[in-house]
Amino acid sequence: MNRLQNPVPDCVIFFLAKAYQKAHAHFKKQLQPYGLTNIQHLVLEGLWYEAGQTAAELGEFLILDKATLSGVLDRMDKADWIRKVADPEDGRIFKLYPSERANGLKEELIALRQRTNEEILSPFSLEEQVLLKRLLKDMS
Amino acid sequence: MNRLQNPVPDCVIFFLAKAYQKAHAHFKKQLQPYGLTNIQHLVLEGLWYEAGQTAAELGEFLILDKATLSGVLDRMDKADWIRKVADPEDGRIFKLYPSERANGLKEELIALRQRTNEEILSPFSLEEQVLLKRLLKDMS
DNA sequence: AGGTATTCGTTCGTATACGAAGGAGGTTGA
DNA sequence: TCAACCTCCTTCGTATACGAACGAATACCT
Repeated sequence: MNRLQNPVPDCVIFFLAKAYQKAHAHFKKQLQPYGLTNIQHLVLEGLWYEAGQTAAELGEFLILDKATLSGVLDRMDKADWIRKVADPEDGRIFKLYPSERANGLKEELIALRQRTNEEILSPFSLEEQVLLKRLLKDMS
Repeated sequence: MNRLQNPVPDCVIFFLAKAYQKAHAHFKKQLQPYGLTNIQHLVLEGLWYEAGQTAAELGEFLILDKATLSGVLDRMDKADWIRKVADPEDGRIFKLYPSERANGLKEELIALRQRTNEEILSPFSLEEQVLLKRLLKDMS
């Protein structure tokens, strides 16, 4: 089938979308036992990197729309993954912290992400892995 | 700010997600004047590649979930981008065709995709462009 | 032929995405 | 001081995504 060899010929946007789709689905499956979605995991990584960020800061850090983040944080709060602590200084703001439960899984979840990254990169040589990451970084 | 240099350290999944996010947003902006979304454009490309595909075939071709595709096709039908033609042989199936309006914009829209691809790849050398596409293809 | 299994498309529920508008709270400048 | 402006977060509307269940139609198998 010639067809499958040439889907939307030579289109980076398509290749990128499908590579992302596959990596996203793979990680999603790894996270399922924890009841975490990909973005929820990303939020935890962001807060482990620096706790006490505001929603706006976290959104800038992770490059997430504030409207998207609002719902994600709400669900994570309800599911006991994070704490939203009102700032006494500024009534508009709350600061974000991982919950105790999240911190108890920190090492495990970070290791899971590292393992998944390795799995995704496993078809490539070390040189290709470095190159791919650089090219992707340079695109954004 | 050391922070911005090292967001979720060395994570391909993150780099991939952000590169996709950026490319997707860029193309989305290009498509806005036409009232087309990215996936709707992708569906048209699929039908221009081969008209008369069923929803199942198109979903396999473009690697799209049938549940996702169902809604997309419904909106595209209502917006006069495609035609859904019932198959007299098989009552479960309908065949998909670009509308007259879509065909009138075919050359223009394909050129737009090519131009956008070039813009996205413009920061890279020709070698890097080829390599990036190969690596992304190999990931999916 | 007839029951079982498959396939096709839809629908539902949930979770991103994100533009746009809005409300509460802060800041600033005359 | 207070009006204009800005910032932070939420909400709404729309469009992906996709697992799961479903009804209709077809295929298969004995």
